[in-house]
Amino acid sequence: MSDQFRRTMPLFPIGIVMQLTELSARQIRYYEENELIHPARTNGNRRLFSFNDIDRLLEIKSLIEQGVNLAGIKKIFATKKDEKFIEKTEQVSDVKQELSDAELRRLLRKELIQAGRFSKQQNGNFNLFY
DNA sequence: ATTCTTACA
DNA sequence: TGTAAGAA
Repeated sequence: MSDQFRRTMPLFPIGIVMQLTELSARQIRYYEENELIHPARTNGNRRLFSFNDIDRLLEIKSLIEQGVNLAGIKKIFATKKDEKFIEKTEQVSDVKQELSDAELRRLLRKELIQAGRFSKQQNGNFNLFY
């Protein structure tokens, strides 16, 4: 479990993250306010982002560009979390079927996102395509 | 030099 | 979301 560590380790200050993601400090801080990311803090109260945070921000950026608002992104991350839980549950319970419902829905959603077929509304409603 | 928080023509 | 101000 060493790769998990390097991925979770707080490393980069916001300036680096800005260049890596091409997001403004304002946006990055705003997303944190809305609990889409939870960067660590230094003793001097400065934010330190991990590789996971970077990836997360890139996903957020992508979704924002596709017209999804913060509420919608929250829901997407929430369901993604549920799916991970389901995957683990299935692994432990040794239920290795051909294709679980959760996985099927995950793949379907991914394809829909790529196809850019989101209903770009203001309420972040993406459930219609589930 | 960088980043943080708060506030708003 | 951008930007300015004052502090750290």
